Amino acid sequence: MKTQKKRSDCPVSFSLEAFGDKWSLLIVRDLMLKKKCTYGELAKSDEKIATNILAARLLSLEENGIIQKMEHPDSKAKVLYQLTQKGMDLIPIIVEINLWAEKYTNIPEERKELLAQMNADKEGFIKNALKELELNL
Amino acid sequence: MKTQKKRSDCPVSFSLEAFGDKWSLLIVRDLMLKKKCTYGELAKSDEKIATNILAARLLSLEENGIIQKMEHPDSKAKVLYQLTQKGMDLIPIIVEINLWAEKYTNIPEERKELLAQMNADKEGFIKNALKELELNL
DNA sequence: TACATTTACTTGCAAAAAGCAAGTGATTTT
DNA sequence: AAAATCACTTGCTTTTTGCAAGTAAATGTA
Repeated sequence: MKTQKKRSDCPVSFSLEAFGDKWSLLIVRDLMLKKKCTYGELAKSDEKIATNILAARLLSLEENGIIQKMEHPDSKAKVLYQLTQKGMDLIPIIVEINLWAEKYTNIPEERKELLAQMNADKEGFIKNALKELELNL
Repeated sequence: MKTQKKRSDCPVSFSLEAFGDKWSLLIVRDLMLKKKCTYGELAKSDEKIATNILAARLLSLEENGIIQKMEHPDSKAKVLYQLTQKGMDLIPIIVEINLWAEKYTNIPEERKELLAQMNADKEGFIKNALKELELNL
């Protein structure tokens, strides 16, 4: 558990202290858009996160109340990671990040359908994603 | 100039490679919301960024096409930093980050007015902020 | 019931990045 | 002409990241 000093009262700074590193939002993305929920699944991300870094980020996300660990229904060797309400509230940020990237880089095929939905009805997409995630709480 | 290898084709990953560190979005915030535009002003941020780090982040933001350096109208000892179109397109992300933080931390007085505007009319706020920034291009 | 496998991590060490304090050189002000 | 401002740079220490290997509990397999 590393507690870092608050750098300022700015809300942007507050947010970046919670998820402003190279990995946290990718983990959130996987929990949110890719329906991953175990350590092993998260470790197999395209970006190849090192296992110690994954463990560290999962801990800090948990300490920041963005994710929570639960018993896995299938096996007690597994751990179920899921977004809390606070974590699900990051959906609009993830959506905007996707939309920004869409303007400035090529989107891979497998993400195009999601982008199309975000563009067609941003609010609807967010509400729907939220609803699906809340089913697991 | 540091060129980093692309970690994956994911748009979220692409975005984080451009601004996914502890400082870049704070610099963008200052250029966007606090109307700072010189190295000296940016160096005086609440978060007290070290000058070498500031220089490094400004360079990487420039390399990523998010900001650009211009001649300062007042003096050639000064440099004018400003957001490019690509940088201005980060406004929706900055807005969502502010709104997320508002739910989970106390907002300082001096930011409350901006938050009120974002809440009252998000689209209008974004359009207006964009218009103001474009005046300087 | 033994043995290999899966799962979620931890450990040790090297490399990279961040952070601090001081310095530099070109303007600009006095 | 000297002092101050401005935008950085440099050298060095501390912190974080990343890689490779290891561990312990739970589960699957012969």
